[in-house]
Amino acid sequence: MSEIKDRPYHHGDLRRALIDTALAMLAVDQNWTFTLREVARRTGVSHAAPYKHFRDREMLLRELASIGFVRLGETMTEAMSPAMPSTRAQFVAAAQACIGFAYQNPGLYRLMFSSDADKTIDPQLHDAAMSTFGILLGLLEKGQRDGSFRPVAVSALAAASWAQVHGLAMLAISHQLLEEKVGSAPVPAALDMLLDGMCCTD
Amino acid sequence: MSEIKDRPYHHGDLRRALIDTALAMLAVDQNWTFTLREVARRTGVSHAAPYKHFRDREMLLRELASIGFVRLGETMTEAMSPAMPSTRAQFVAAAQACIGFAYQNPGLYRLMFSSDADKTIDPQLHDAAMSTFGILLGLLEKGQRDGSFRPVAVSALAAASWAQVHGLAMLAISHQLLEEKVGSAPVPAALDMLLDGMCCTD
DNA sequence: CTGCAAAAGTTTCTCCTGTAAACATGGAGG
DNA sequence: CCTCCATGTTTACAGGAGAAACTTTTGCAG
Repeated sequence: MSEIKDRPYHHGDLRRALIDTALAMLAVDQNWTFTLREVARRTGVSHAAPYKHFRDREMLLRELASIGFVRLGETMTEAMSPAMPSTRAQFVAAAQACIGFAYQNPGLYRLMFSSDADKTIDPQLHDAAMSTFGILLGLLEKGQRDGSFRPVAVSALAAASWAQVHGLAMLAISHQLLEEKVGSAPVPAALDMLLDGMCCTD
Repeated sequence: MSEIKDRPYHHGDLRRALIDTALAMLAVDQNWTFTLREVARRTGVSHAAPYKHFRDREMLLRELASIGFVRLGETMTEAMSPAMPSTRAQFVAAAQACIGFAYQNPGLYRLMFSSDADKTIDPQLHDAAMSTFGILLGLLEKGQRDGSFRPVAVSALAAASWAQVHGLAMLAISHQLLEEKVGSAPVPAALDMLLDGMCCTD
């Protein structure tokens, strides 16, 4: 009888429930203009309850962004893990995973890189972002060690490839990679072009 | 005596004045969280006056974004105009101009590519963005004609280079191109890497 | 010149939001 | 059993978005 209670006073895990509601709204609306009150309402809780878990609305948004970076990291890691013929192929897989993630979670991805997810305020968010960025960095370093990538400053490779992947993701989200405008497989095409410049075998 | 009137009832060009105030606030705050009422207040006008010129707050934001695209286009065009030894050099100049513009107008640049500047709603904004994008496209086509760039689908070149430039701009704005992280000249380095893949001379 | 319609501003009003403060409740430890 | 504290709720208030109704100019037709 404690199973389907009629809203116990204490929710159990309201923090998580609020995050889930907000993530759902973000996914549906593809923006984060939702109000905190609406999130509370949909979670079936009073409009002030969220403040017991988040100092303000922006703190919730940063939490969502943080989760986004963790999930993106997982997605990229999974995509890279299968046996790959080359580091270059692994790079393409990771990049496509990132772009795919952005395409399937456009609202979340945009939030992650918006000024509402201010990484200078929230160390946890900053760390989550850096950790995900670290996946790319690790791959580039590995590629340099095994002779796949040019022996330039790894940071230069990182800037170029991160910019490229993030840029493609944003274009994809904005539906600016339509076939008639940009060919049938713009992402691999663009990645290959950059890789031709990054790799030793040019 | 009609020169320095004491706030005539009719402002003269309130629309322009509101835009200027909003642009100034955008530049100072580096975000567009300002309220329409605050814009009205600073322009010295009642809080409902803006509605005579903009249907709602978002319409003003789209107007700002539109202006941003026009200015960015001008900046890039100016940067490309001087005599250049090669189309490739011209490309680098235009790209750097774009990134410089973003760095000097971070708030505006972010707004231009945010979901608050929805190009599917506002044809004028869409056109402004497309017109600026067209500068890049023209340059790439010229480069293909003169043999600078590979004879692949121009749209593939466009996707790759637009992604790269926009990605670098976003990284620059987020102060993620710090010298200790990414070398002393990350922008030219990254651009050159992509160009090595885009150009025929590889 | 007069009169008037429309443009451009202002006032007023309603509904909603964020957030603070004070109050209620229920579960865990003494 | 009692009491504390985290977690919820209610109440309250300062603002904002935007609609509606009212006022001032201005441009123009006669």
